[in-house]
Amino acid sequence: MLSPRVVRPQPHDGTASAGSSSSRRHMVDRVSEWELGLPSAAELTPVSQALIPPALAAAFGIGPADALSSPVDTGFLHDSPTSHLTSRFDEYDEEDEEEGEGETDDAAAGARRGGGGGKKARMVWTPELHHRFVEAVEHLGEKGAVPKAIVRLMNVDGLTRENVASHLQKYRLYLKRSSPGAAAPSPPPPPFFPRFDVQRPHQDSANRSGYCAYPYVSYQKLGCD
DNA sequence: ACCGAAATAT
DNA sequence: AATATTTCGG
Repeated sequence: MLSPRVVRPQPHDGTASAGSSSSRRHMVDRVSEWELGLPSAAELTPVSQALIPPALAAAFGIGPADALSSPVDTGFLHDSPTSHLTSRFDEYDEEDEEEGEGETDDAAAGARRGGGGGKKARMVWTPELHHRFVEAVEHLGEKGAVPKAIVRLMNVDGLTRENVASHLQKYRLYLKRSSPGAAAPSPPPPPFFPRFDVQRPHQDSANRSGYCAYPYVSYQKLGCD
């Protein structure tokens, strides 16, 4: 029992910014920022009001929020591949938002390529990111859950409308599949993320860190708008 | 211009 | 094969 607080190995990138500056962090302020991104209170989903408050605030209790204009710097982190199954759009369990660790956006490194040409790195929808996406969708409601609004609410730097649109498409398909199916064809109602862990015929014993799969990315597109 | 699904690429 | 990106049409 007990929630596995997973100890993340942390992406020790080469640039060890000695002494990460985790100084003062406001937790509540984060919520304010969220509201800022809201669409002029056009239509606050009437159904979910309790979706934002405490849990989220707690989750949002991170980030520098200082000089950076980046609102939610999703440094994208993923925890252990074996122990986190947070993808229930039904309810939240525990949300692990990424830490403001890094400014080290290796992302830029991955996405940005010498100069001019650029190749776009494949977007990596990590569970946390996806969770955020889902929450945005839920809050907007089926009606207003359009890419643009979602992107706005997520406020993830680098995330484009296309990215969300694509993911949204899949997300909707998944929902549709599960809804009418009444009889629950599949025993375990898969949240959404089909392929993430599963695939572990190995009996892990020690921490042989076998996990180097890492993101190639984070995305960073300065200059939002 | 934006959203939605199809087609295409990795 | 699965996922994301890009293209096409409304």
